[in-house]
Amino acid sequence: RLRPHGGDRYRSGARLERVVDRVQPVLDPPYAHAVQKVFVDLYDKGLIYRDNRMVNWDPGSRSAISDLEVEDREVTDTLYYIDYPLESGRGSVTIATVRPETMLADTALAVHPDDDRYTRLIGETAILPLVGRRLKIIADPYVKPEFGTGALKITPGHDPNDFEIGRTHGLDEVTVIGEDGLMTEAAGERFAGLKVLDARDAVVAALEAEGAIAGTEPYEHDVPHSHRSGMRIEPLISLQWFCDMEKLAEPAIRVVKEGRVRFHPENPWAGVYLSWMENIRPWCVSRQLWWGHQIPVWYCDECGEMIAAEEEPEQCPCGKGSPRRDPDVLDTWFSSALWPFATLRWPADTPELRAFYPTDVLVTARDIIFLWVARMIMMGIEFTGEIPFTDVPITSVIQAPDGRRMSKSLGTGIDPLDEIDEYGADAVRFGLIAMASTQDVRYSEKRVKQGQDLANKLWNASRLVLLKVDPDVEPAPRPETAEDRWILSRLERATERIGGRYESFELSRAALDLYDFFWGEVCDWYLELVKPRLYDEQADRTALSATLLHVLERVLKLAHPLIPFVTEEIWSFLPGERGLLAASPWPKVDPERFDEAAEGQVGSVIEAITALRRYRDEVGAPAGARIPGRILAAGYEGALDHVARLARFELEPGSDENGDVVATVAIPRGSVQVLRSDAIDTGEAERRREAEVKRLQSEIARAEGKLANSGFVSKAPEHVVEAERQKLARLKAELEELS
RNA sequence: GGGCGGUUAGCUCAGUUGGUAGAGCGCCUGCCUUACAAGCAGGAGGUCGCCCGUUCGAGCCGGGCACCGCCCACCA
Repeated sequence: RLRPHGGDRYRSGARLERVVDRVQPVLDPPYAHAVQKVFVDLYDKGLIYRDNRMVNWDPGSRSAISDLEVEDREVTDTLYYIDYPLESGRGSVTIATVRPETMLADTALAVHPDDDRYTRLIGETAILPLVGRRLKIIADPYVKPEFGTGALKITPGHDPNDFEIGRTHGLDEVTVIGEDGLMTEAAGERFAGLKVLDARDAVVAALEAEGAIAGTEPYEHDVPHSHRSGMRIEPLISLQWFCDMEKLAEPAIRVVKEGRVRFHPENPWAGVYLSWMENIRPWCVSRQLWWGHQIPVWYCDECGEMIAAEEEPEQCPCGKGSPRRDPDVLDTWFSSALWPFATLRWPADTPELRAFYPTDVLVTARDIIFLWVARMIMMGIEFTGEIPFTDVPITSVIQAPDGRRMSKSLGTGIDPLDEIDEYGADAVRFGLIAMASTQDVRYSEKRVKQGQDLANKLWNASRLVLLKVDPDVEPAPRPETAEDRWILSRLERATERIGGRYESFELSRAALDLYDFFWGEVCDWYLELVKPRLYDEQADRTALSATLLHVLERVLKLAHPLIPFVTEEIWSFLPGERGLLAASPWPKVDPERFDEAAEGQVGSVIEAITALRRYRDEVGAPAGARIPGRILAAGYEGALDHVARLARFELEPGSDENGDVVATVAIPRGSVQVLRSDAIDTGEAERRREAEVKRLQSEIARAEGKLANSGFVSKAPEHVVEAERQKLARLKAELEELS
């Protein structure tokens, strides 16, 4: 029913000046070339190196993964207390561990240097049960005396902390668990080949047989798991490729501190980014997967040389071997980090690159700030010398309606296409934008419904305007009356406010501000106020038509980013040749149209109508009945018909003491006397009057109390005190009218 | 263990410099009023998590507490 401008493919409502598709960089040779160039350059700069280090080994994917791909899960393990006899034969040291199978790789015991219970043992040797290895007892401040027994077994091959301690103290690194998740030969023939958990049982059984288990207790703690496979991470020493991040991070920290790259909202995201960057650690970039950009490094079996090159070397410089390529691939985020420029065919100096790099805005969610955003900034600066983008709006995360994460496995996901089928693309877009604020929010189908209602309202309001307006008139602000000046003033204020919201990436505020202005001011008041003129076939409606079209045109522009399809469709019905709304310029605020007088005047009219309507309802007046009354207030000279028509009163100006006044309704700068008529239930009217008197009395008391407070009068700003005084005077006048 | 965010109307959420709380939905009442019943008019409903403090005045500022959530971190 609605034409998707730009073809089927752009149903999202995105308007793209130019489209560059880069779907799968692994399959895109120029992109792959960029990845290899970056790797080799970083290698040549000494920022990428190969090392035997402790990595997060994911037994599920059988690959190393980065720190960022690890998530902690709470697990209940058994904490085993194991006795390690001293070589001297004078007793034993008891340690606590949740992973007894790794004891086979122990190469030391450690205690805190200041722990009085153990200081005499430092430098002594203990004997590793089952294995018989001699373990030196070392002192290291890492050990927490209060945990367990205060003595720690050191397993540099299978624990990240122990690895660091081992490197510090120059300990042997024994590996008893292989990359296949099975115990290695080094574990001894009793255990070799067993799965880790089976090995644990076997080790515990063997220790029990030796009487070396001093006790057990259940122990709850967080254990790292693979984000990808969900399996428990096996920390292993492994030969991997690492990227040293500190040098890359330095300028990337600076550009955010200097405000050249801005996060929105700045709090807390700039801080989150900076604190991660300032504590950045080496990035393990190699993966033992078959899918990905293969690492551009070759090894020569003959001379042992390692060659990093963008092209495969025919022959090793040593002249003997034909080099063999490293089978590992790169972390997918390594290639993603190059996205802003590699998609544009960098390192070639293409027109695309010159035109679109750097770009302006990268919209994303917070979970990807480190994985992607930070790395794009670092790589962008390093390889192009420029920041890749200037603004990074961080969207809120939309949760399932019940507050859980949206996820496929939980079945809590919502398919936007289903929602679009039900409510329309504009509605889903508006709803998502309106519900997303600065914090995480639950998906609200009601907001989408609200978007649908708004799109519908836009359509209907446009219909009113377009069917009644003189079609030969050019849209232009041509005010004839107070309400014209009022809406034109309000229109400029809305333009300023909503434009500012877009500018500062407060899209949900933009959406709600637009909703309020269009529905609450344009539809509820302006269109209602101009109807008599609009329907008057005799009158010259040229100026009114111009103004109405101007208002409509502006509203469509303000709404277009939120509601692209319906606004574009309506736009096409506006008179004249005007091209696409999407391509039309954003409106400039015209401060000349600000009109305080008109805003005050029409504001009073609105208040008066609302007060009279409330009165009608409270006294149970039939909806169709016109109530006679007299208006005793200044400033309604040109608006009497408006008030009368929209409040359904029969109003005459001035005070006539003849006539039966049954009530007085306060309106700005005066009141309306309601005259006796069949429409009014006098009993209801009396009850209403009494309630109003009571309300006024309590408000007067409050205002008087405030003004009697010498602290308030002497210390509050003058205009606040003055406002309070005027309010009190007004309330007293209203009470006077009622009594 | 550090850091951050949340706690406001039955529900989902706003609330920009401190000046007696707002929206949408839901609910109640009345309306098919000539753009729109996917609508119009009106209404009810809140000790702004708790306690202290600063201030003439606190949902907004400071301190503490309680729950909920997130991030970072090498605690067996």
